Amino acid sequence: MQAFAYKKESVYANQDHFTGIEPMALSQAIMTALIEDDMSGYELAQSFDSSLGLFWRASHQQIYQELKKLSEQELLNKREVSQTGKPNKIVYGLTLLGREALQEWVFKESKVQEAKDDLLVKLYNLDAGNVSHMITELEGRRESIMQRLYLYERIRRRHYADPDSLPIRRQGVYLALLGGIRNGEQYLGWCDEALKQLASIDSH
Amino acid sequence: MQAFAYKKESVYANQDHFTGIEPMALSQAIMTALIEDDMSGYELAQSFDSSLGLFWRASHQQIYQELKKLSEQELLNKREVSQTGKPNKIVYGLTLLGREALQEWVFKESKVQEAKDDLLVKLYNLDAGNVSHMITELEGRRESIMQRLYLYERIRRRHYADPDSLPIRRQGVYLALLGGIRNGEQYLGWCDEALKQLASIDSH
DNA sequence: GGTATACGTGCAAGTTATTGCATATGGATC
DNA sequence: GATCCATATGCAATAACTTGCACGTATACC
Repeated sequence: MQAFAYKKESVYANQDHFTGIEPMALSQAIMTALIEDDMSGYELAQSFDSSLGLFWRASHQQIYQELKKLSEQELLNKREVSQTGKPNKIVYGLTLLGREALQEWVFKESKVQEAKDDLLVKLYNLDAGNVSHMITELEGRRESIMQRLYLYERIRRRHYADPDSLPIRRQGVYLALLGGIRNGEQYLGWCDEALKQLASIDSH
Repeated sequence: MQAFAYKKESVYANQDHFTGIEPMALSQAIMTALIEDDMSGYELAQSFDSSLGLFWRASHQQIYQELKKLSEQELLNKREVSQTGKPNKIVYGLTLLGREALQEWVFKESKVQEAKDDLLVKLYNLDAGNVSHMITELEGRRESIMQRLYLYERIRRRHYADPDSLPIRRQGVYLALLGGIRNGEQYLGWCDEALKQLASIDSH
């Protein structure tokens, strides 16, 4: 006799009800971004564009909503800061509770990454009529990956030139950055392979 | 005077209102899966596990709901098929309208891929207390990527041993598969780099 | 007879994310 | 002085996705 019987679909179920933090990771990404510096929603949205957001994208509305929720849960505190020449801002910071929750979260199961790339879905629809369009799209993709790689490399050279000498947390950030770089390099390589193949199709 | 003025957030806005197909790609993924064979929801959910779903994951509920929606929009047709020894099933197929919509979609702008990987977010939280846990997680991730690569390679050897001789659409599918393979290989390599680094932190 | 497993479809309720506004200050540009 | 842009926050509606469950049939194993 078994203690538990899961249906086929219940694989993800029943993980954690012992803290306020649920499986989904936007809140953790935001809290993570606040580990070292307090920030306003606007600043967060901006820093997301060049840091954590590279691995977990979020719109400004999402961020504002999440900040509100997190401060209601006492995981963040907020204070209004008057500024001259600019509208006032609301600056959020991690509470002790927030820090603890974040640390706990690290020890929980992560989900496997969910790849969603409509370019790949499009490739399933390849035919003589759209080969040249697919080439154009791939070139565009290649270009934007390139841009991103430049950004990564700039960050790397600037802040992570000598990773081994960094404090531990920074080494973790470096590894994430490295993940982004490797991923970009791989994608670039694949683009080239794919473009080569498509070119040979296109020219019969 | 300008014809259009977008706010900062409106980048994605205003794309297409000339067909029933909206930017989001689950519907297209489903239609794509139905290009060559008609399938029931159940069969689709299964084929997703070993094919397109590798690039665009969806739960069975999502698939059933989407099928319903698509057949209401006349992009799919449905018929009930009686089976002996099994419950009846509802088999869906692309309508002419659906095929056209799908072909149009291929020519529309794709969004850049949105990477979401909480392992990378976790790495931002690296500290002396969780290094060994991160190592465990990375090893687990490595293992599951490995599994996936085995699957990919099996598919590749079985169906795409000689890609150049395949019909065009199949070559597209092959390129998507190759994307998955290259991505897995890269991830594996990064895992090893990261594990090495973490090991050196762990042993001081 | 009981229990598990594969097949098959679907509802209801919830959370998360997107899209399109709304509002307001101040500096720069035309 | 009008419009644009960066700063700053937010609501409301909808779309996408998850979670948990309900309903059924048939086979196989113990």
